[in-house]
Amino acid sequence: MARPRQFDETAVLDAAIQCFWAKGFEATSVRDLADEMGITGASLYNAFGDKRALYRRALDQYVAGSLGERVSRLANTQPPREVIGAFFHEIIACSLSDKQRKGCMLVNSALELAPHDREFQRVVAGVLVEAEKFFRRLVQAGQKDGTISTSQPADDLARILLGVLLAIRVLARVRPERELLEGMARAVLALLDCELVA
Amino acid sequence: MARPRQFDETAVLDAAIQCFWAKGFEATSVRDLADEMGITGASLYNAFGDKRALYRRALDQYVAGSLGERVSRLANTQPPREVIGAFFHEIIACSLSDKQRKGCMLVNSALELAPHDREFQRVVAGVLVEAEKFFRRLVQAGQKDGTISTSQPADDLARILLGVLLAIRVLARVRPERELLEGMARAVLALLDCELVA
DNA sequence: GTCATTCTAAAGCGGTCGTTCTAAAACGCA
DNA sequence: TGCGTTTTAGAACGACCGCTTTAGAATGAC
Repeated sequence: MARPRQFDETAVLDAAIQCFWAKGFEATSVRDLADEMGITGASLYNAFGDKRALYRRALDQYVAGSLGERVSRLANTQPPREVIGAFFHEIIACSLSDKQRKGCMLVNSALELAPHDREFQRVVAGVLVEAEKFFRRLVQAGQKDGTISTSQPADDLARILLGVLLAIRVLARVRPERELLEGMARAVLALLDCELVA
Repeated sequence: MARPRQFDETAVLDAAIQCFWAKGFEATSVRDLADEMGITGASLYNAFGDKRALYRRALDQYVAGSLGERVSRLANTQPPREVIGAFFHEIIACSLSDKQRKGCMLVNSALELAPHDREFQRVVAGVLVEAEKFFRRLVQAGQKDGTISTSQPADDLARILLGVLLAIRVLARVRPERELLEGMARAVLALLDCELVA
């Protein structure tokens, strides 16, 4: 019984993602956002509450569309060891091809917002826990069928896979060098195929 | 032949470091800085130029006092493999003991400033290259005397050591859990003691 | 068609931003 | 002691911040 919304929420959120992703939370003004989203400031506040809540919505949509999409697409399509390799291959490819060097919006949020904001800490930590679980499931499956080394506990292997994932996302923003990123991935993947000597 | 400066430059820069480190560049106002440094805004601009130049000076002093100090203190005091272990032990300890979860100011700069500012990109990348070289020298020395595995090239081992270092600094800001950080360090250190199977 | 409701556009709110200006106080040197 | 310079403190600058208000256009229910 009133005038319906004139814009597509998912589409304008995608525009907000581009702003926040490229410039961060603090450096993005509400006017920047409204311009890029193609709506007015009043519509923005009416639809999303405030700048922080908009960022929250944008981050959710970003995570669902990048990490979430990638995980659900790759899982169960190949043997675990190959899934892990393909995952890192994709991350490196998209990190190197982004000429803006935006990095990963989740990692950016982890450093800019999470340390000062309990809710964002909870959200970001939760996603990172899910990523860690994703790796752990793959490692456990690979260890079970003998395609991944058991010389390290699955927990530790999952942790370092998560770590190298984050490191690639950080390093790509400052030193977007293929050899560097691929060298890191090579080393961590080699760990999956290793045996302890002593 | 004029009035000398009333404050100690190193001391006020330490105060600026605290501000920028805890809140980042954008979220720190010049008034915050002047208050914490105990000088007026005019003195700040007179002595350092502008906000960005002050950040630059603060970052230089931070790097010299943290990474630089640590590298020169640990290098050549123990066998290479032990130096690497001690390095990660220190990083984890100081990451977990910081209740503000400020992380590493260099890593914070890598994400907030470097992607949009050529000079900061150059500076941050340069420090990261030095850290990578530090690791590479240690790995090469260890491989030479047989205390570090040669199943991976020294270049790749140095790269993943750098990566895990960054990852610890990022993760500690969101998930400051000892088991997580130590598990990552354990796994990467195990790689130094590994042999390829296949 | 009427009305209540919710939308859009644009101006405007108080506040804070980075930075500079004004003026007086503090020094080194003659 | 007086001069030239540089420091201070504090007010002030225009610009922009996040956000709200106002006014009017567009809609669905009756």
